[in-house]
Amino acid sequence: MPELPEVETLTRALHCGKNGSCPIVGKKVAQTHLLWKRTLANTTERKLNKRLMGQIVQSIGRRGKFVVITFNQETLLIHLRMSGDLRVEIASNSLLQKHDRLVIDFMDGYRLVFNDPRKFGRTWLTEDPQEILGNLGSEPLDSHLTYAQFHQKLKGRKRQLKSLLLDQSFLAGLGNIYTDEALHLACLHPLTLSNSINEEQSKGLLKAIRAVLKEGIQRNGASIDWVYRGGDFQNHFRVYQRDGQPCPVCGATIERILVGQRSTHFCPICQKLN
DNA sequence: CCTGAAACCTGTCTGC
DNA sequence: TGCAGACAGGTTTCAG
Repeated sequence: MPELPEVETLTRALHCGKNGSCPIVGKKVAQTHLLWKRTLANTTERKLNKRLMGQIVQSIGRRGKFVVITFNQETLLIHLRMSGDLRVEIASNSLLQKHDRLVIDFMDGYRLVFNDPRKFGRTWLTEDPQEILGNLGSEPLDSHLTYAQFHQKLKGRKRQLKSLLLDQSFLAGLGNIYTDEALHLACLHPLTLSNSINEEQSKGLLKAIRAVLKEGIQRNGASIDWVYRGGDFQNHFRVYQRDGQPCPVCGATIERILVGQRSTHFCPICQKLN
């Protein structure tokens, strides 16, 4: 799934029990079960089980695209990559599904299941989350990030905006959808070099990033491809996967190009290259 | 430092 | 119907 709004939607559901799921905060781990070895990035099934058994979920949150599950003395970090998903269910009422990769059973009969068809997803167990999250850039929605700082960060690099915005060490949370949407809203061509934009443009870009992320969260994320996850932001894309269709602003035909091996959608009229 | 290509995976869709 | 090829919300690693 997962860009910032989708991960945010998911963690809110796990935290508050929205969308019919049960909140997992306060639950005590009975045991864990690993079904695809490489899902664990930095430990083994045996060690995971030993370290998590008896631990109680203290909180669940998000940093960039990571789901952060905090236990008494351990933190479990989950990255959904392209196709990962999490669900909570009553173990005795449910069957494991085809692409389930990791299961955490709780004492009260509920379980948290990580499902991931493409097997790109990874989980880390650590006592110091900064060890894994330390390289991430700012949270785009964090008001501590000012327009002036963002402008300086852009000026300090010489990279194509599309690629730079996808770089999680520059800014944490944008993916292919929201980057294309933000660049269109900001009227900036994806190949614009980061050091070439002026103060007004960088301010507009950060505003656009925040606007599309907020809209995505408000719509509970986007559900695309064959995986339906409840959100409906996919019905409001301005350019993403709309190549050949009219730009919602000027009516010109949306184009698709490849930038850094990623499909990139933009309006050739609204988003001129300097 | 920057770009591009390949790798990691399974599933869906399109076109012949 | 079958099959090849393109493509998919991400990240890492390596070459130039």
